[in-house]
Amino acid sequence: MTATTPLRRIQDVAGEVGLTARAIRYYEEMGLLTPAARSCGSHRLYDESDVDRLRAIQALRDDAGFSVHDIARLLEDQDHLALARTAFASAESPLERLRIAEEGLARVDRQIILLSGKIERLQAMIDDAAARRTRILARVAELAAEAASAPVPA
Amino acid sequence: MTATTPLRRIQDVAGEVGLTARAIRYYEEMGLLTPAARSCGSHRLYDESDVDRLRAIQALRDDAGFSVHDIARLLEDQDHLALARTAFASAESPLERLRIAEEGLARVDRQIILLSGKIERLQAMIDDAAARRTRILARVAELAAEAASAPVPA
DNA sequence: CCAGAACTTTACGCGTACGTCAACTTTGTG
DNA sequence: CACAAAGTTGACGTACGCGTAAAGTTCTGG
Repeated sequence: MTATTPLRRIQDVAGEVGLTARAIRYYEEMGLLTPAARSCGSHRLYDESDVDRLRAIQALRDDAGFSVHDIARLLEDQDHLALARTAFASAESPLERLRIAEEGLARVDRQIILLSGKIERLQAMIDDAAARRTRILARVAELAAEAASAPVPA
Repeated sequence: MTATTPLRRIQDVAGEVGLTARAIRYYEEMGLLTPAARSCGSHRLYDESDVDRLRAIQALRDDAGFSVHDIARLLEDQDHLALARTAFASAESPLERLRIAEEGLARVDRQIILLSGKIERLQAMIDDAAARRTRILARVAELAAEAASAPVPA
């Protein structure tokens, strides 16, 4: 049943994802992920879900500018969601299932709110820049017209 | 003509903006801003434009997650724009004025592109989360209906 | 089976972004 | 004027996010 994904070694996934082996080990050290397995002789082995997780970490770091600590918090929510799915599947009462689902919902909402806030503030910065752009553009048009009527004052 | 804004001292503006005096001095050291004036005895004095600039720095740092170095680059563009306005006003030929305006336009565009890229990637992350949210929401609705048909298995 | 490439842990190093004294000067108030 | 509060310039300390070298282990091809 476990779709036996090919297990890959650290340099391999590091190269593909665009991180260094050191960074990946550091993220593990900080509790951001645990490799799917270890070889007999303790080499880290990663599956596709690990690769996905590393990409997520990278996006949160580079695109959202979150600290490793913040990322740990966000991923903790993710993990809780996954655990919730398991608990959900084996929950006895429908009320318990409802409670688990609602908790998951709250967690996702928290993530969305966090990211939305960032976007809003970034958008405000863009709006400022766009306003400046408009003013400059108007002047450029004005000057272009002026230059057209009196081409070269030679 | 210079709307003699009241000059304030470092702790004052630090408190209002929500930065520490140390951070403000550090930003100055890194070339992000220069206080409007110094008192006879070399105390830093800030005007309202300085406060605005500090808020901008804070936003770029906290919301956009830019490094101080990146912020320096962005503000350098801003400053160049301001200088361009002056140069523009005192430019002789209309061609020169056009050139200055177009350069300013290019700089603003660079800023917008930079910020837009960040937003796009953040939006992608939100979309992911929203998709998860939708799936969970469907389950919650399903369970609520189930709970309604068989309220309490007492 | 054996070289050499890849991996492991351990540990110190480094750039960034400040925090925190220390020693001294400036400023506002009684 | 005197004195405390606030500011100034060093200079060192610190947390984060890895880079990098060292020393030993494991894996892979011939």
